Order: sequence, then structure tokens, then C-alpha cells
Amino acid sequence: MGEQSFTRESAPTGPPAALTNRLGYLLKHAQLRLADLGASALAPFGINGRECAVLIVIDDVPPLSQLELARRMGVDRTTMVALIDELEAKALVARRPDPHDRRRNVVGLTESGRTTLRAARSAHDQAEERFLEGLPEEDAVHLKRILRAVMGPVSDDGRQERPQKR
Amino acid sequence: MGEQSFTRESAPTGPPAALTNRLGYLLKHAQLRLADLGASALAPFGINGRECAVLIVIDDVPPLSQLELARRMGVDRTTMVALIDELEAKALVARRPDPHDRRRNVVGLTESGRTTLRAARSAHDQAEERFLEGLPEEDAVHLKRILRAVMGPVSDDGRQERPQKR
DNA sequence: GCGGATCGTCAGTTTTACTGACGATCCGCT
DNA sequence: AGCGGATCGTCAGTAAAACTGACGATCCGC
Repeated sequence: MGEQSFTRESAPTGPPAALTNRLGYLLKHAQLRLADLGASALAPFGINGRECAVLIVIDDVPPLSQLELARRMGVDRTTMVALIDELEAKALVARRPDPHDRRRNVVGLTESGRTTLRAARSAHDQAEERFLEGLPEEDAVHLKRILRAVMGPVSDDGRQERPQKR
Repeated sequence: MGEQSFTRESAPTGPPAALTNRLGYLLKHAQLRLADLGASALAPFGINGRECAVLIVIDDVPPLSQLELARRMGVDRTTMVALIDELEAKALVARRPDPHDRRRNVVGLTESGRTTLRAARSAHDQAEERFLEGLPEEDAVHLKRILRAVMGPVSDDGRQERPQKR
């Protein structure tokens, strides 16, 4: 076994072009990286990215039932139950029965939830900036616009095209 | 009770702007949608997106050990074991001991693997096109370029910056 | 030829999200 | 009234993906 030491470890070898040309790889790893940044940014507030998203939606729109919340976020309604369980345990949101339809729960932010959301949102925005840093200003705008176009084929009535797989 | 039927179900309500403005949401759901498309495109060949990516990398670069493969794909080496187990069970790749270092396995495509890859790659490319359809030609290029810039901060030695969390 | 590092493997765990089922409730119709 | 079908929230079980920690075999520098 002579000199097999040709180039075995000498090239650190990032991902090969065959991969960085594939949109699937790029999207997945970009998403992972941003999720990481977001998670660390949100950790001080005791919430993760998905929980933060729930808070945002609750804050953004008129009082919603759990199912309506789930639909808007593109998650399953059983997933939403667990999500709200978490947030309610942290006293950030509150369920209360919908007086108009007692099958439903109306979910709203608590005072603490509003406070936390304000701080968390700003921390998360900073993480997003860090994610985009080094990118020309206009590219960041492009990126959002293109992603919205690609995955938000919204039909006339405002409903999302793809039901909500997964 | 009276007329609570004001606007409860009348607005189908896609994702609110508060979400489609968040890069995390966009990236995640774009990735999910593409993964879905890719999965159905690859199903006829009995492989999924990750397995296809492994085949691509194996085909793209000189014979690699499992660890080198894992590094280039940004996955854990234990994940790679399971991945290759699958592909070997399907007779698409073959492990053979590296004659120069008997700790290592060199992984290569089988004849069937090469055939499958060729067909699968083309099917997957079509899925990617379907994903991008309706998008101006140049935007597709933009998207890839921006994603590569955002998540491929490659240091001088060619290694990826973020080790490989998750 | 010894000690530390590397590679592949395996078992166990975590995270995330889904399916299927169930009780409570609502709504249209008779 | 009240019956039947649909809807909402819930829970248990499951599946996929990926990680941690440990282990044996092997390599490499000294």
C-alpha cells in the first residue's frame, strides 16, 4: 500500500455543483439555515418559529377558531391543537368558547402574549436580516416576490391552490 | 340565536399577508410544495428525493466513502448509512470495501442504478419545471442564484460555512 | 506496536406532522 | 320538535427524518 495519499482529504469539498443546481437542495438547506437562525433568535422568549407564526396570525386577523387558524397557516388541525396547547401552557394565548358556535374555540393573545410577540417579532426580523446579509438589497426583495409567486398560486376567491398536504 | 352568519365562512382566506411576508414561511412552504412534486415524480422509480440526491452525487463525483458522501450532502453520517441501506436493498448502489482503507466503504452505482438515475433525473427535472411554471424565465434563474448566494457562504477552502446542523 | 483518531454501524430518542376515531355541537329538513 | 349528516376540537397511534451516544474495526503517527 504505497502512496494512496493522492487527494483523499486534501479537498474539503463543499456540496458538488450537481446539488447546488437542484432547486430542491437549495430550498431545503436555505430553509434549514433560516430556521436555525430563527430558532436561536426566538429561544430567549421560550418559543420556536412555528409558535411565533401562530402568535403573528392571531395578532394579525380578527379572532379565529383553531381550524381557521390552521387553514391559514397551512397546518393540520390536529397539529394546531398541540401548538395552542403549548402556547396556552406558556400563557401567551387563551382559548375561550365561541359564544356563537360552541364547537369552536376562539383563540386570542393574552397580555403577556402581546408583549412577547412584540419582542419576538423584532428578534426574528433581525435573524432574517442576518440570513440575508451580504445580499444586495434588491435581491432580498426579488427572493420574497419570486417565492410568493411560486408557491402562492392563489385562485380568484383567495383560497390557496394546493389544499394543504402534509 | 340571531344572525351571526355575517362573514364567518364567506371568505375562504388564504394565508394572511403577515405570513406571506415572512421569509421563513415562504421558504418552508415552497420547499414543501417542491418536495411534494418531486416525490410524485420519483415514485414510479421507487425512490424519494433524498435517495435521488444520493444517486446524483455518487454519479457526479469520483468514488466516495459514505462519510464523504454525507458531508457533501450536508447530512449526518448515520443518516447516510440508512440511506445507502435503502438504495443497496433496491440494488441501485453497491458498497465495496476501500482497498486503501478498510474502514471505509466505497459506494458506486450499479448498472440498474445508472439506468434508474437517468430516468429519475429527467422526471425530477420536469417536476421542477412544473414548480416554476408561470414564472418568468429570468426569475427562475434569479431564484437559484439568490438561494446559492444566501446559503452557500463558502469559505476560502471550499468548506461550507455552517458545519451541518440537524 | 501503542494510543488516539476515523469510519461504519446500531440502538434509542426527538421532532414534526399525519391518520383515524370519538364526543359535542350545529344546521337543514321534515 | 327532532333526526341525520357535517363540523370542530381532541386524543391515541403512527410515520418519517434526523440526531446522539456508543461500539468494534481499522488506520496512522510516534
